[in-house]
Amino acid sequence: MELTSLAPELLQREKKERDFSLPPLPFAEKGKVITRFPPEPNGYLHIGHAKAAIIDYEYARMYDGKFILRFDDTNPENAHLDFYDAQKEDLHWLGVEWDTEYHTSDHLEMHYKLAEQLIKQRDAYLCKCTSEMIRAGRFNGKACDCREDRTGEEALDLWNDMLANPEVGGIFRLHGEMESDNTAMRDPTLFRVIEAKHPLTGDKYHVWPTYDFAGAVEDSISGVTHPFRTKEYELRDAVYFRILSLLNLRIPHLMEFSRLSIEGMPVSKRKIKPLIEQGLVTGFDDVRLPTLRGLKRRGIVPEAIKQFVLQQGFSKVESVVNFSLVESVNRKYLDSKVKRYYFVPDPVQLSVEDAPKKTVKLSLHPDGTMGERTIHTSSTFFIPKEDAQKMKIGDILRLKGLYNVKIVKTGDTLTGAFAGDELIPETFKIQWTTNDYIPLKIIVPGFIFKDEAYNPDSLHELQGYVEKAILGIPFGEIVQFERVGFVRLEKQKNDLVGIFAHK
RNA sequence: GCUCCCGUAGUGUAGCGGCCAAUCAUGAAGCCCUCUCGAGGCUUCGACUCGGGUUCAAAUCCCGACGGGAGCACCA
Repeated sequence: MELTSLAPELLQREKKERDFSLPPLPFAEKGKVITRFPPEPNGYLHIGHAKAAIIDYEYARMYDGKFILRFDDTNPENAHLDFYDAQKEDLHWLGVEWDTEYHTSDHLEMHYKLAEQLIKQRDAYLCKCTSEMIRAGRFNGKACDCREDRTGEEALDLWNDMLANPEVGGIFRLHGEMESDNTAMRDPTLFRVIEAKHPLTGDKYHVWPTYDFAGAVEDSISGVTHPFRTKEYELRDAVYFRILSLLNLRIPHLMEFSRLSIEGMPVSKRKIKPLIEQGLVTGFDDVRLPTLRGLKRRGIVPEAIKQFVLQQGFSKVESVVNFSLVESVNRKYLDSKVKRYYFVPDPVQLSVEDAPKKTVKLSLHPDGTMGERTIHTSSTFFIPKEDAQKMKIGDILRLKGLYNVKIVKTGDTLTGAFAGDELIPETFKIQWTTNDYIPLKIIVPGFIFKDEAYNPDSLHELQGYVEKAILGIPFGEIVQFERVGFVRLEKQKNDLVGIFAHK
């Protein structure tokens, strides 16, 4: 073809590399974007939180802006002291760093002032109805008498009583639109009495703002320009905007994205808690759980989570992602960074007649950049049962990195004969250990949920021998056992245990 | 039930009127490479939910149906 000589570059098919940057943000100016991640300190962070935190953080970086960590601790019954720090640890591990940090509970006095303003404007009232009555009223779109009777001056007195004395009770409602199609607008609750002791403010306050109020006010006042939340809040947007406009506060550019869910891995506490209570999982850091702690133990690295999240992008499409997507990203990340060792699952003894005593240095990584470990061999080896069973008398196998062995006897144990050092092309190469091995258990996590129910078959074990050199590496490190997979090494009650990440 | 959101290969994603006989990843199958069944390279498989309309032109805009999800808390 003429083209081949005339313009060879046209024949080169260009491979478009997709960049995993987030789409541009509407109304965003360099240096002026402020985002926020607002967890409630009521549990450990999971992959869903990671999505939100990473998007918030990445957008702030993309626009040289600012990223705020705000603890939305406005319900003292849920907030627990331990989780403030636990969540910060999780974020640090993820590699998400914030510029400012505060608690919504720091700002209650301000919230009270704004509440007072709403009352004075007659945009809110105090409701004394029972929750059943309120629910029915909202369902039918009918206002209760409180809406007219406990408003203005009347409401201000009640409000002050409520602040002074929890016994007074009542709830503070927005004067919204009881007839609205959007049920969120039917006079939502903005403040209510909760007497539980708050982890930070103790019993100083007993009137607490709801999410609708606190979220909107905090976003606005803290200067957030682009707050993101998940789709299930979409109907509450109207409430958000209404509150801010009544209060004459700046209205941020609010956006929603879909929740991230992974097939076979429940994210909600509602589903995880029973598993813990029934002892079906070890805790929130169980290796089968998509909590950041679980993922970490399983050998999923933060860089992979980040790339995975960015690959998912920012959309409202509900999706149930397959965990293989996470594994794939993780594997590619680990491949160049992790040391190689030999682990022999289900070991079978192989005795080699006339075995030359050798001292070999095996590279810790195929690219040769990570040094090597030294192994002294004798005539006794162990190889995986799965491979041993395939051997027939006369077959030649290659002890990977060592030498060839010709099988002379099969059975419960194998006998072979030394068959030369040179690598014979096409020989079956298998990993091995000498009799100077260490027994190792590898935990293999599976999907904890199957068809929406607990999967009792979700945890497997692999017993085997590992070469002694493994003792040189620190707990917590991830290695690749050749021909087996990537495994994170962990200390459990003085024992070394492996946790299987993926192939 | 009412309201809102969403609908591109098995899964996830790009595209958002002509460059689309639709991108990339994942997955599966095969080949090459490699002293790993990993990584890398190559090939193949596989999708615009359906029906109307607007337009010279629709995956892209409009309407409807169907399917999925969410909300209807004194929880975030």
